[in-house]
Amino acid sequence: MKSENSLIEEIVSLSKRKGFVFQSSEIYGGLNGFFDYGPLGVELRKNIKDAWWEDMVRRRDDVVGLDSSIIMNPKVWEASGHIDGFTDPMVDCKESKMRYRADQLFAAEILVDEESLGWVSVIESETMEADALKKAEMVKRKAAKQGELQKLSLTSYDELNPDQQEQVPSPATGKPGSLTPPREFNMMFETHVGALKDGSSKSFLRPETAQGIFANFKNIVDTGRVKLPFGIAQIGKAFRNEITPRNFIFRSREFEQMEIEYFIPPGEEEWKKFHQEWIGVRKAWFKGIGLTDDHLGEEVHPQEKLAHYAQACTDITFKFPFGEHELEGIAARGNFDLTQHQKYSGKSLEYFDEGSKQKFLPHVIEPSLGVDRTFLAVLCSAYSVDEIDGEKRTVLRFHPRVAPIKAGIFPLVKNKPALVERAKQLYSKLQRKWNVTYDQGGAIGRRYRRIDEAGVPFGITIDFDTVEGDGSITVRDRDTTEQVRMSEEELFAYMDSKIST
RNA sequence: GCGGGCGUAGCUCAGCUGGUAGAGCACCACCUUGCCAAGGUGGAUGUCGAGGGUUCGAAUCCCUUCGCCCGCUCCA
Repeated sequence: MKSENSLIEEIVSLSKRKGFVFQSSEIYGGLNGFFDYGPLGVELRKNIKDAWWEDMVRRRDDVVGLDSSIIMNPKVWEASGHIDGFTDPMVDCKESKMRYRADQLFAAEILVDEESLGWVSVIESETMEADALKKAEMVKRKAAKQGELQKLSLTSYDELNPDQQEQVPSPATGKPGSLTPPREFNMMFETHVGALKDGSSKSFLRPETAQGIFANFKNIVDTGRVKLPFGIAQIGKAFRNEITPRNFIFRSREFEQMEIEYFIPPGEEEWKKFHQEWIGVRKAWFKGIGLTDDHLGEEVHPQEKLAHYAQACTDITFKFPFGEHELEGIAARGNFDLTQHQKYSGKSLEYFDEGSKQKFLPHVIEPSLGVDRTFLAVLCSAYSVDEIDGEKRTVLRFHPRVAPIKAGIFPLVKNKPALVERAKQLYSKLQRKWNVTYDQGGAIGRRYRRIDEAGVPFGITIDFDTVEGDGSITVRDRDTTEQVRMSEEELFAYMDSKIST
C-alpha cells in the first residue's frame, strides 16, 4: 500500500515538475478540486481528445459531432432529473461523527401494546428487517415489558417528520438526540444569467454534457442527414460540486467529458447487441492509445444498483495506483432522456423510421468518459523507472500518438556550427508537421534523459556522419534507447507511421 | 462535514527547547564535451501556504483560514 501511495505521489510530483498539471490558482493557495494543465499537459490532453474525435467521429460514418453550451435553460435539468435527483440528503451523528445518507437510514417506532418504547434505527441492507427486530426485542427486554411487540414499520429517515427524527437513535451510539436533520447537497453549481440575481435568473453549470445532446436531438435529426442507428458525440467541460474531490485529477469539480449518445431502435435484442458492440469498441480504443491490458478491467453494474433509467451499465475500469476505478461508463439508457425532454418541452422528439414507416422515440447507448481520468490513466500507464548502465531513469512511455512532444532534435555537440545549423534546419522542418523540441544544452546523454522524462518517443541527433558523411541522421528510441541511422526522407515516413497508427 | 498527518527554493527535504534560512538535484550563462544524467567557473531563486496574536525579536509558540495526503462520509 505504501509503495502504491508513493507511486501516485511520484506521478503528481513529476506532473508538476515537467509542466503537466498544476493546482489551480496555486499562488493564492489553490482551490480544492480544480486543476490547470501546463505546456506538456495541454498537449497530452489535446492529443487524447483528438484521438477520440478522430476515431469516434471522423472515421465513423454513423457519428456526428456537437458542441453545446455549458449553461442551458434550467428546464433541461428539471427534465433530466438532476434538480431533484442530484441531491443526497445527509445526516450527521454529532456524537460518533459518522455520516449517513438519509435515504439509506431506516427507523421504526417500537410499540408494545400501543405503548411506545422509543425508536430503532438501521442502515439499509438485505438483513435490516431482522436487525431492527433484534434491536427492538433488546429494548423490550431491557424495559422489562410484557406484551406483544408490534410489527415494525421501517421508514427512511428523510420521510419522517422532525419530531420523529429527534427520537431516532444514532446507529453508532444507539442513543437518540445526536442526529442532525437531513441536509441537502445538490452537486450542481448555481449561477445567475443576466444582471438580476433573483429566482427567475437562476441557472446551472451542466453536470454532464449528455443533456446538451438530447436537447439537440431534434435539430440534428432535422439537419444532419442521419439515419438510425447513429450517434452524436460531444467533448466539453462539466461541473460537479463534489463533497470530497480526491485522488489528484481523478475526481475534480471541473472536468471534461467525451460522450456519445448512440441512438438505436427500441427492443431488447437491439440494445443488448449495441451495448456489447460499444464495450468492445471502447476497450480497443483505450488499448490503441497505449493503456495496457493488465491495467484495464470491466465492471458490470448489478441490476439493483442501476440508476432508475438504465437497463444496464458496464464500466471500463483502470487500475490506478490508488485502486481500480471507472474510466468510462457504457450505459443502456433506454429512451428515458428523450421521453423526459419531450414531456417537459412539449415538442415531439419522435423519429420517423423510413423502413418500418413507424414513429418512435429511439433508445440510446451512452459511452461516456472523462478526459482527465483518461489523462491520468495514460500518465500512470506510461510512468516507469528503469535502469541504464546502473543509473536510474524515469521515463514516460507514451504511445507516440498521444505523446505531447513527438521528437527532440539535437546537435551532438553545440560547439561545432555545422552540426548546430543542420540540427536547427531539421527542427524547423519537423516543426511544421509535429510538436517537436530543440535542445543543445549539456551532454547528449543528459538531453536524452530530459526527453525521456517528458515522454518524447524519438531523439534525433545530428552527428559528424550527418554533415561530413552520407547525410544520415540517428534516431533514438525512447523505450529501448537503441539508435538507427536513416535518411531525412525515411525519418518523416518512420515518424508518420509510428504516430498515426 | 468529522478525525489524523502535513505545507520551508522548480523538485525532494533539513532547520522548529524563539535570535529574520540551508543541502542535494534541477535551472541560466560561459568554458569543456565525438552518443546515454561527465567536469569547471560564475549566477538567479524563498515576506518559510495566507492572515492575525504573544514577544525586544516568530519558519519555530498560540488562534483563524486556505490547500495537500490518509481514514470515515460522498462520488451521474
